[in-house]
Amino acid sequence: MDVLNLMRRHGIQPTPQRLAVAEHVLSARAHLTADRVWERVRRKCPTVSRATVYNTLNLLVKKGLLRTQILKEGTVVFDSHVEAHHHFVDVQTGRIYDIPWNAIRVSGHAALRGFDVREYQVILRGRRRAK
Amino acid sequence: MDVLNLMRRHGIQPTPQRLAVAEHVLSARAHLTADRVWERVRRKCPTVSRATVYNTLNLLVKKGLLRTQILKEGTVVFDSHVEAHHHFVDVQTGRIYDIPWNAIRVSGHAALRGFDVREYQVILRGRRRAK
DNA sequence: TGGCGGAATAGACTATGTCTAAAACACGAC
DNA sequence: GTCGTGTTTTAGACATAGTCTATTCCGCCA
Ligand SMILES: [Mn+2]
Ligand SMILES: [Mn+2]
Ligand SMILES: [Zn+2]
Ligand SMILES: [Zn+2]
Repeated sequence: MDVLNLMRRHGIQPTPQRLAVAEHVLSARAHLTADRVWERVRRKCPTVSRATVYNTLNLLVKKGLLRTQILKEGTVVFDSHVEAHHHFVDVQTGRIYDIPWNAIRVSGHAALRGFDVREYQVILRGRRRAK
Repeated sequence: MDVLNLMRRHGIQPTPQRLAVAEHVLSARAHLTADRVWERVRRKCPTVSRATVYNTLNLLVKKGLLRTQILKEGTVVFDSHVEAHHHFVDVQTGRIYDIPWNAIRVSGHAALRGFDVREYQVILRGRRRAK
């Protein structure tokens, strides 16, 4: 998947900085914080500023290539997996794992009186077991 | 419900500041941020410090009288409702609503291979409808 | 070559939360 | 009552996440 063309098709003017950010965050399987992205991207592109990383991540979210998730205290994480899915948080390590949408079934949310539910997810916490 | 005795029974030395914080947060139906608690408590107890409010809230959490929830970007909220339940977040107003545990049924979480699930909840987002 | 508009940059600024060091307080021993 | 000790409170420093602003930079075209 060509990140450059992906950006163009979503109406994002590609610049070297934006490309570096997008390539890193879109290929990551992890749920990264903005500052963690900045850390990593600076290795390849040492002059990139913090503001540009934040601006690019927010732009990717606005254009639908990325999602934010509120899973940890104090910081948002960026998720390249934009389709609906659930999350498991390891309470010891802080690691976040994706849980496929149909691994878990939720029922009753449509019957809630007075609530217009647009989206939902299950957030599970515990310990990852040794494989 | 006597907050003073509740604190004693949970091994919390009651002080005027702790009592003011506990009485406010435990009787609140809302999901309050620490600084919002500070704002309110200062009206009754103008000399209470920010550090004491944070310390007391964290102590109440440690003693099991209060829970933290990660539902909004950038801040934790304190929930006096400590039993398991779900949450609905109004995306327009930011208001958080409690959803009773058995209003929603979740299945499949026990079958997840490699994950030792200790707790879970459903987080729903959308708009509260006019009653 | 010069001008224009968008993008990038450094750093200021705000907000949330923790930590530290000093002062205040509670309480029992004398 | 005074003292000593441990606990609590306090102000403010500090750390971190995130936004904003003013300036510089850069690509493009007249
Ligand atoms: Mn971050
Ligand atoms: Mn707060
Ligand atoms: Zn995810
Ligand atoms: Zn709640």
